[in-house]
Amino acid sequence: MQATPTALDQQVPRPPKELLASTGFLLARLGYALKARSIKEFELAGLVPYHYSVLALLDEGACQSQATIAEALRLDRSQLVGLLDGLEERGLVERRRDRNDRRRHLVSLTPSGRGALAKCRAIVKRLEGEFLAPLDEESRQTLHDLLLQLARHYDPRFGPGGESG
Amino acid sequence: MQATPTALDQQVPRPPKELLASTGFLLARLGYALKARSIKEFELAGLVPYHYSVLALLDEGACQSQATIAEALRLDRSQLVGLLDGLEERGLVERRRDRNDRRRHLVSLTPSGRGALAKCRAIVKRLEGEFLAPLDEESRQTLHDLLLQLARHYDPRFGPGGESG
DNA sequence: TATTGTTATACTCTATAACTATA
DNA sequence: TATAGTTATAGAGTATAACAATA
Repeated sequence: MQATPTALDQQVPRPPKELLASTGFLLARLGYALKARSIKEFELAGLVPYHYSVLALLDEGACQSQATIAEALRLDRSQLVGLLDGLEERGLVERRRDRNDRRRHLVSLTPSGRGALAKCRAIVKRLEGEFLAPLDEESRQTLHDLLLQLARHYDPRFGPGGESG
Repeated sequence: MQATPTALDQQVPRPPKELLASTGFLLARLGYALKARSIKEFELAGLVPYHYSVLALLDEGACQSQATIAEALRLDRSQLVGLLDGLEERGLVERRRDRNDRRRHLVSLTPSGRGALAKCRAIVKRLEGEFLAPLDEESRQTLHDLLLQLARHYDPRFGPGGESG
């Protein structure tokens, strides 16, 4: 016999069972928990999760304008400014005027930026490994596929376009 | 032939593919999107999602103290005060002094509160149906099971204790 | 001294609008 | 006039601490 369930039941106040039946509640709750962990982990590297998003985006296609970056990440232009300031102060990205349109900044990764991106990937990999530890490999893959289906439905830009060609 | 993938690829800035490979990113993003929708839906009823949580909890075991409610929902005591104020103003819950310990408030559902709870359930059901529409019934069940496994791992109070007895 | 409910405070995130310089 | 980047401001959400009443 293990510790009786009723012991837990009476010692600590439990959340409504009703909420556990809601996929949406679980999704929102787990998503929030994971986001909180991510913020804490990235903080140790002097960054925030959005910094990683910016670095990853620049790595896939360099020299983008700030407006393009913001749109890709669904951020407001004004929010991106502070993120880029932080990255630029650490020498991870460069901002240069676009000679063809002097209103624009062309943002690009520096060598240090690529190094930082590698660190970010390591952080994310470890974090995700820890978070998904309760699931076996097959379950993780299934979960990923299901979430990807949903994500693609709500943001077509997540779709497979480009992979086929 | 459908619209070419390259058209979307070049017209709109796309998020980093790298992030799509991250289950955690998808989870956090979908969770946030769903939470935002929930807030908007509940707002039409003059409530917030936490109000539903409180009502559901009271329905499962009435006359709890505020500290107990807060702990069950993982809220800070001070945060619960405002939530209960809102519910009390609308006549959905009652606060009474505990005669055995006059520091405590015993909170209970009113008949109107039960009616409001029914409305909340309808809201959640519709919202979840819409959100999970891209998935068939079997996929929804699978997703729910996987999320529940994770949730139980991170909060043992979500475990099956009590269902066996 | 510790606990319950309450109030006050601060800090993050986010959304919006206004400002500049360029076009 | 419209756009790109920037700055300033306000709002919601949350976390922390201080407070009065009671134990």
